[in-house]
Amino acid sequence: MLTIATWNVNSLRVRLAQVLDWLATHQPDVLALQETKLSDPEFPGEALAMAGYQTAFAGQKTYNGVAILAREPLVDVVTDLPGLDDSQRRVLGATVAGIRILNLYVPNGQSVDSDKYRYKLDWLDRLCAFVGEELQRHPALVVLGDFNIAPQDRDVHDPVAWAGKVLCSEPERVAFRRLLDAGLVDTFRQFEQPEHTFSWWDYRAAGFRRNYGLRIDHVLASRQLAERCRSCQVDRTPRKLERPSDHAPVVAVFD
DNA sequence: ATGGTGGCGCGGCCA
Repeated sequence: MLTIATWNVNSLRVRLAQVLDWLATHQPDVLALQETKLSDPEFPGEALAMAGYQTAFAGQKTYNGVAILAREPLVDVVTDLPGLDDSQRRVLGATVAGIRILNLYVPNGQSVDSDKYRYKLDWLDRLCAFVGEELQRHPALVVLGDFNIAPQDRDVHDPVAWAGKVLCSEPERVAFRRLLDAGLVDTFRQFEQPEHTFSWWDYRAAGFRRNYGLRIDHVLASRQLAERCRSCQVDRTPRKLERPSDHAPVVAVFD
């Protein structure tokens, strides 16, 4: 069995104790983190090594930042989308135990009339091309992270209020479907799930208490690997803690 | 209610 998880921690500095607790409880083989918000020299590699995890990271001060924690060595690490000269640290690829892991912090986009939205759509175009290449090279591929896209209306607490807005707009959903068409499977949707399952709840307006959330964090797997997937679930537990991230972990288990 | 909260870092940006 192989457990692979993703969690946008919204500052690894603030959430390190929660991450260590979560690792001890769930003992995943791989945990992909987003929004670490730490420069590389600040990365808590020693604390994670003490917990039994090797790490690869692409850090950035204040914004963005991604990391992969793994029980086995991480090799062939990449930190960028090919051809995209971008100082924002949003991509981290590595091979662990023969499985290619691509950890993503997809741009948020801010609003559909924003320059950041255009950047997001361009970024997703380049991602799709890269995923196609990675699938050629790695039949066992996991693409996971904070996609900042709710793929369908059932992934949205109030689809009418969110219709056409960033995270839910049709161009973003088309980009997500293109990833699936390229050969990836949304492992969450391979299984019966509770209705109104989300992975992110706004800090404002008591979003979590009212379950006003979106499912924007995903674990996608190549078809070969998806056949080995036995479950994919959102773990809401850390979202209930004092001073939580606004995201919950998503955990997939493979044979 | 065109806001609300949280992280970073100390004013304003980003989510």
